[in-house]
Amino acid sequence: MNFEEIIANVELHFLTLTDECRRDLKKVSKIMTLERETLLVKEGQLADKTYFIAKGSARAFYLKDDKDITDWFAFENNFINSINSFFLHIPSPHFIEVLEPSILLEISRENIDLLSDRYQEFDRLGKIAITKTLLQLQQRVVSIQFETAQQKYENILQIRPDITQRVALTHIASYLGITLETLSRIRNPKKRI
Amino acid sequence: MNFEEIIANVELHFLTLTDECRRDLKKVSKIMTLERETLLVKEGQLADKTYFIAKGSARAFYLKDDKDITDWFAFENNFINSINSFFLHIPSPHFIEVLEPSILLEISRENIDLLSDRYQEFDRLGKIAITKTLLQLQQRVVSIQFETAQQKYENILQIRPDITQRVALTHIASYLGITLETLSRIRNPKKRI
DNA sequence: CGCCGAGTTGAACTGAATCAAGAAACGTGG
DNA sequence: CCACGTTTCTTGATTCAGTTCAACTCGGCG
Repeated sequence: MNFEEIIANVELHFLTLTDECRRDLKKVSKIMTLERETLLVKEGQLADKTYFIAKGSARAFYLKDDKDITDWFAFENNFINSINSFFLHIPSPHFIEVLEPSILLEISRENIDLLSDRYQEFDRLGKIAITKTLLQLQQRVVSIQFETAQQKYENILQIRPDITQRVALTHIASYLGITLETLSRIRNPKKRI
Repeated sequence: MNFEEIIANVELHFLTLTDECRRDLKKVSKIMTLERETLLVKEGQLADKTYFIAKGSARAFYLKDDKDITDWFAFENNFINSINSFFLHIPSPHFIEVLEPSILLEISRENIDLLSDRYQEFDRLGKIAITKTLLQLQQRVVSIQFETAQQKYENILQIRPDITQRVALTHIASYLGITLETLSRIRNPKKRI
């Protein structure tokens, strides 16, 4: 997968860029091909990069009392970064891990800022990405707060039917805010007598 | 409170505008002085306005099985709108209600879009507002998911110590995703024998 | 093979919900 | 300024969804 193909996907899912902007973007971004379980960001680092997932998937997670809690999944044609670190310029509370063999496009905040100043369209692209994430998070709050474990699971299946094939159940459980055991019971409902 | 004072607060909490942009903003925005319990948005409406709260407070809520669930609070120097309706151009699932006697600045999406096209700074202002909201929502997900009712309450008190003086406990409870009864017990811990 | 991590199953426990009264605070009109 | 009704909040008893802890199964891989 080359730069042009990847950018075509960015433009398809966000917005079209001018040739000039696209050319500058190419200069400052880097294609990465990664194994599963590669860590893109470690807790404590300044995570001033954003990644576009051209192929594969990744998750952001943190350790709470030594338990691994998944906070966010990202799949192909979406961006992922460590939002607190990226936007607030603080050490990352999150790890970011690639979940499958993946192809990513990496861009630094510095270059994002430069491109956003130079090209209003690029600034817009960022705004759209943030807005989409905001709306997803909003949905998630409602889901976490007022749905049963079962409904939350059905919900994520609806949004991403292939998730159970692509992501370990442990991660799905912690993302949903339920235990692995509960998730397992939901998936294998005991026969009532 | 006049337009200039309100805009000074917007600029203080978000970013400084050029005189030209400020002048155009004045032309298209409207100051509203409202009683408590005024509805700014009703469920089902196209809510294509955004409000800056110069003074007072408001909440977004929805009805789930006839129960009133508060989804978001906004206080002075913040924006509020019905995010789903505003960004996706769909009928609002939310109501928005003013909680205290308030002074608001109202701007339509149409004008926001016009100003965002004309002034990169104004576009940025929007991006900053969205980003701040995103980070707050992110915090909220963590809080809802892994804190006890007690911790959630202490949490909100830390962020907004005066909330219990300004907002009905019922609304705080539903915002935290707990029942009014549980909130009451947390606030009045029974003496252990 | 035999081990190891991932997932499953079982039983006991618990934090918060629900249901049901009651008390306080609030406001409005006599 | 008091009486009454309404809304808001408190308290108690019971129930339940989901957690916890512990043991077991299964599939892959060295």
